[in-house]
Amino acid sequence: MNDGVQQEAAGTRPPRVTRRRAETRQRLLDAAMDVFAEEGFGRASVEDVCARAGYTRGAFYSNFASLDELFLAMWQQQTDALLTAAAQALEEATVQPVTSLEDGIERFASVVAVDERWFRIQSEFNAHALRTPGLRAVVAEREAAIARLLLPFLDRALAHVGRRVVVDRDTFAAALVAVHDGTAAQVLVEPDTALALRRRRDLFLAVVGAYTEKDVPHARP
Amino acid sequence: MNDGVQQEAAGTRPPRVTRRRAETRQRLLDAAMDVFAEEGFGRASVEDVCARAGYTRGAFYSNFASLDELFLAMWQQQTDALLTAAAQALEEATVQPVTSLEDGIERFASVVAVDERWFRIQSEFNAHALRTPGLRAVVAEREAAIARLLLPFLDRALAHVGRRVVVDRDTFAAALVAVHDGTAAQVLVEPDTALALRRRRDLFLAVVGAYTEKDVPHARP
DNA sequence: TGTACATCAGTGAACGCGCGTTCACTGATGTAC
DNA sequence: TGTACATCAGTGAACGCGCGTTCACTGATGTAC
Repeated sequence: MNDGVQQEAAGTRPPRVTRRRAETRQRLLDAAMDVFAEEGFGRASVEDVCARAGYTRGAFYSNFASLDELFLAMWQQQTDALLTAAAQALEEATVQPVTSLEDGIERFASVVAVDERWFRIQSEFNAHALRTPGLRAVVAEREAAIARLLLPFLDRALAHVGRRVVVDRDTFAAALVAVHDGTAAQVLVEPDTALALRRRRDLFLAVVGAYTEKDVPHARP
Repeated sequence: MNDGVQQEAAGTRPPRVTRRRAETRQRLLDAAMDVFAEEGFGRASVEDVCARAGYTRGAFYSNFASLDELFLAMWQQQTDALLTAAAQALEEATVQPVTSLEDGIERFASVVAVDERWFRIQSEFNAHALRTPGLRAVVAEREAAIARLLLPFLDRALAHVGRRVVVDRDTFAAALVAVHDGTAAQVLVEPDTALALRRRRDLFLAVVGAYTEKDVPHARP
């Protein structure tokens, strides 16, 4: 691994040749996503990833120290992308105001849809993170980032339907994440997907119902 | 693999030498549990499992066709054991009647506690099952078995506190399983475990609250 | 803009290890009398 | 209960492949003038 940390004491000269390198790195990351989803993290090999990306193994070692490092980099990039996409989708979904609680849940559930490939990767990454001390914190921080993303949207949507959260806001966000995670597994495993999706929506509705209440306008004496 | 299918056309003679074989098989299964939890499914090797169990690799091939087969057998045995243990624990937990909804949830949550090792294995097995067509059905059936186990207990506990389920019973069971799965991840990942456990309990409470109602005694004219 | 040069990124061959898989063999276990 | 025999379960050596890892080299890419 030669990662261009060779600047002079005086001026900070940027490392050379960045374009090709960035492209190679990105192709390896993309290939990793595919291979990890198909084979599982533990069964993916350096050779698999390189073959998929169209490189020889040397290219891998020129860019990453280990599969673990690649796995983490891929996961971070993907979660970043997913969070950004989700934020944008939520934005678009609320251009026109939510008309009812049911309507809001419907839009919410469709934005945080269940993707099988990503679910598999996420499951394995979680297991991997629990096994690897330093990674727990990374996952926890990501969880927090999801909450930060969710809350403003929820506030706005709830305001539109005249409700407000009656529990700690982070608790509320955590509950929604838990419902998402827990029902995602069912949606993918259950033979009757439609049923599982309905139950998922209902559970979201129940939890939002339980954790919010009708907003009573201020009484003006 | 020689699995004693060599009975005569006339009488069904039981296969010989079962004791040693059963013991070896069991030790391999136990070792598999340890190794899979520590290394992850994809990274466990035949050699790892055999070394842990105290056998040479030949013993493995005499008992199993592949690591996949061993993984599945181990998972099935463990889930069976866990279900049995849970059933018994629920039984004991309800020897004295539940006094309140909170009390019931408290006992329920402590019985279906979160075990990190098992959570890791379960996560990977889920991912593996989604990748392997035949296994989806196995997981789905297991999910159903959990529901079957839960429902009688829930009925009894709810009756004690004067409540009854107002949604489809399977939907109710599925919701509890989803909450369990979803919050388990948080309990393990979250730095503040106590907080996560409290949130988990609260979410159980909220869902049970939302999916049941006070049982109005029959009006007698 | 063009050319000469310096440095970097990825190649591909080579090495060797770990381990999956097989199999002849031997000690263990059951059966028959 | 004891003994002779048949069969089985696990041993351990052997083979070979896949692949992780290294590294001298070359074509690609940027820099200086």
